[in-house]
Amino acid sequence: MSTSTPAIASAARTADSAHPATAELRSAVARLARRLRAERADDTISDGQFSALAHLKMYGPHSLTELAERERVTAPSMNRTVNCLQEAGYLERVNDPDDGRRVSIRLTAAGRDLIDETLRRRDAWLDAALDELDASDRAALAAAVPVLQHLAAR
Amino acid sequence: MSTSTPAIASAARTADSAHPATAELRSAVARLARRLRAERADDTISDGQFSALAHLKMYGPHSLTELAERERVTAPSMNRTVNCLQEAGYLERVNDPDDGRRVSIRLTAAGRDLIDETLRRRDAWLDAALDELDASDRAALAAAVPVLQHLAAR
DNA sequence: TATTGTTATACTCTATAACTATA
DNA sequence: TATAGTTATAGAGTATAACAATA
Repeated sequence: MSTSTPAIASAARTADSAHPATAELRSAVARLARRLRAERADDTISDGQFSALAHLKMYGPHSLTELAERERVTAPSMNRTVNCLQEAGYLERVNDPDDGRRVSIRLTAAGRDLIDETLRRRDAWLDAALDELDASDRAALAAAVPVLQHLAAR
Repeated sequence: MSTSTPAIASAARTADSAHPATAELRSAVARLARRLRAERADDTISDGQFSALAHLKMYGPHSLTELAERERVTAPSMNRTVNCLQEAGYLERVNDPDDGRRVSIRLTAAGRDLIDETLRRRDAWLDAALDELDASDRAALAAAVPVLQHLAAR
């Protein structure tokens, strides 16, 4: 590369953290998440498209407006995303029998498979990394998982 | 510990993990990273722009081509990103005295401040979350930080 | 000739505004 | 009138191809 890079940890550290490892935790989580996101089953769909499919997989069918709100995008934007995914065969629209304005957006089998395969690849990458840790490091990580889940739910 | 979320955890779980908490770790890291990314000092700059600035902050000045490679975008794309950030006053181009083709792209004081303030906000959010943990949860997290750093560097 | 930076052009994803159908 | 979905249109961000200046 260009210049040498001695002070990574100190550069990543901000001044006024009350807890000693805050900046290190923040930085490690960001980099690990980025690395995991790179593992995917279909390179032709975007992050936003994958995220919408994953949401449907986890929380079941949604109306367009609901799905847009959950993914924090506008309804027209989600409408386009849904069109693309429907054309690709990953989800379908079903008319709501009780309310003629609403549609139910739900995964197809192919959509479910896509999510499963992508998560499987991410887990495979992470599993391989865990394999190379020694037992005490794995234990430390296992003990921290519930805490990380709690932080993520905040 | 916290409120567990059984339906989510099981839905996020894939079939063939060798280590028991792989899927939970992957999911928690993804959600926590996403939450942290939402904390930023300037809503008018994009993720990619922020990432380029953060890279310059951590690793020092780069040529355009180098910066493009590090951020995994093309040179024309990075050129546009750099134009925007230069116009906003966050970085500057300096001609390389030894090679007339090259430019050195480096942060301005405003660019450095922007990164510092954004990381400070993310750390503040994380610190507040850590404050609400009990001592044993904090200890578990602290023990896992070096392991997470190791995984992130892989 | 090869490399660095840049411009030209096009495609994707996002947004706001406006329209249609239904409640 | 209000709400759900959609269409029209425009603004970022990305890409590939082509060009200028320098090595």
